[in-house]
Amino acid sequence: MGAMAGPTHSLPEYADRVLTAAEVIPPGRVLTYGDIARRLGEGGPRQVGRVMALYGAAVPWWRVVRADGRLLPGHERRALERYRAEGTPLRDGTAPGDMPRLDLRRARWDGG
DNA sequence: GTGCTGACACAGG
DNA sequence: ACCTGTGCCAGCA
Repeated sequence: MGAMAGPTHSLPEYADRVLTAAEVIPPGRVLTYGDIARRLGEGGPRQVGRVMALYGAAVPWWRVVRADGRLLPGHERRALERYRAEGTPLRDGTAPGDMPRLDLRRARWDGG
């Protein structure tokens, strides 16, 4: 196969799949990085995380979360606003001013 | 080639 | 509940 010219797709196919997986998560629900990696059957949580770090702004990034339910460092405020607006299940901290965490048991999406 | 880093996950203590 | 170490895989200096 000869000269295949320039970039037919700007994003690597894998990144495209990760973004699509994030895109289909319904409001009020979340998937973990590991969940997405498993759904794709390729790569791992860290690879999903890297794609989200690079291109996550284009999709509902707040619906892709860590398995421990902790909010994304540096984006807690923005994420929390979304969760409250979407009714995503949260677990409030014991102390006032304490940052809530996601209640994964209820928030995790079992779609597909 | 080697080694460090990272929007992770899990087991221990 | 917290922190630490280990496994993991890809990118980059």
